[in-house]
Amino acid sequence: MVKVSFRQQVLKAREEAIVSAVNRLLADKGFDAMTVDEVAAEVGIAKASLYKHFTSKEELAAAAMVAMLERALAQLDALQTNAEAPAIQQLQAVARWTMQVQLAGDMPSLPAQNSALRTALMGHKVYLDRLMELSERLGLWITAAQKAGDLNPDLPPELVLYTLYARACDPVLGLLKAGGQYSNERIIEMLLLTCFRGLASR
Amino acid sequence: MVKVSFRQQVLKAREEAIVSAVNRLLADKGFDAMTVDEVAAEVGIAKASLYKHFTSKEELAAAAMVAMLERALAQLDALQTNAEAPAIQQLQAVARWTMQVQLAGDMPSLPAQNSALRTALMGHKVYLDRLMELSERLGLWITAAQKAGDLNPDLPPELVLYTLYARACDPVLGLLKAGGQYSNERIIEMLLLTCFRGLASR
DNA sequence: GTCTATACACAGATAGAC
DNA sequence: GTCTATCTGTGTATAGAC
Repeated sequence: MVKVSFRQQVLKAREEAIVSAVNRLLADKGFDAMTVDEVAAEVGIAKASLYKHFTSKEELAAAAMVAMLERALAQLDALQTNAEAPAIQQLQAVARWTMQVQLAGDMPSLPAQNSALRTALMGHKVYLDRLMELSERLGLWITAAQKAGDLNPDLPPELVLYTLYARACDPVLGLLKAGGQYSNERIIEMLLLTCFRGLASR
Repeated sequence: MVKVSFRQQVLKAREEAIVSAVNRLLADKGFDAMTVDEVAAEVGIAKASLYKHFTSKEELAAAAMVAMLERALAQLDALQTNAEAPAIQQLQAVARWTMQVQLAGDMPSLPAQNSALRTALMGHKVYLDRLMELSERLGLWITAAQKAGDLNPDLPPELVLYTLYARACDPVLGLLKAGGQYSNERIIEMLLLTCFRGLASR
């Protein structure tokens, strides 16, 4: 009994190592450019062994996306500990966290267009569950912030939701960072400002 | 003489057909998923013939990107005919046009991450020239709008420029369109609003 | 310059021994 | 479950005849 449990722990640790490698590679080069050989090399096991844990390249990517969504949900939990904070502030904190992850090079990115991965994810129950839960929890804050008059109430909540999600792949972050003129913190503060307040003067 | 000129016209027409097909495919599935076989099939010629006109897949994509940049420059020309319009209005018109092109499915998209294509473009003189010209002309309007007090003068002009460029690949457009609840015009007006005025209430 | 046919490389996935 | 070795498909690019 104990031995089996230990074995399973080892397996779980290995799978976490795999998912972590996939996450790095997805963030670095994206799904298409990532090869299963690279993943195996980075984990330090043979490619055939990978396929004992995950049945396809798409499954690998889905596992990384699920892990990312679960990190986001954990982040929401952390924010919710001070429940008296206004919803708008929570939403800004989420956007800030998302951009931090992206600037740190830890945000796995999907191909923008339709692809094999997209269709695979649309049939991936766990992925859809996590995405739904995240969307619903953010949706509560969005409508609350609109009711409080902090978010423009004329905007459809989905638009706000999508705009927050889009912070995870905003190319402006990388372009500003490549310019080398501003610190990561400064970049994020500026983009938070343009996201919520826009480019125009007040 | 006349004959040669005619021949060249035919060639040019064929190359335009190629570039147009590449543009469609790049907009539809992106660089990685696009295959040279598809391009050849869409144009209706053999793949080997394609390689007489363009020496590589990257060259094909570069030609499409150059054509897109030139359409953008032509758009600037058109806007500049009423030179007395305030700069902020011109910039909004540019953002609107960009989003219209994307929603219409005519905007070729590059891979977000570094790739063979990215490095090829960074060494492609014509592409860089067009990109530079576009950036400089937009830069004039940006600083003018800041001076006029219509754009937040605290924002670095590059940030504004990048944010405008990012409208060409904003995933929010496609997500809202997929929702099916709003017309293209409505989507664009809403995103123009959030781009310049932000998500927050005024 | 257009075609058919093919070379070449690489990546996803599997066979089969241990 | 891990490995080495291999199969298979596919995509870029080219050879060579016309």
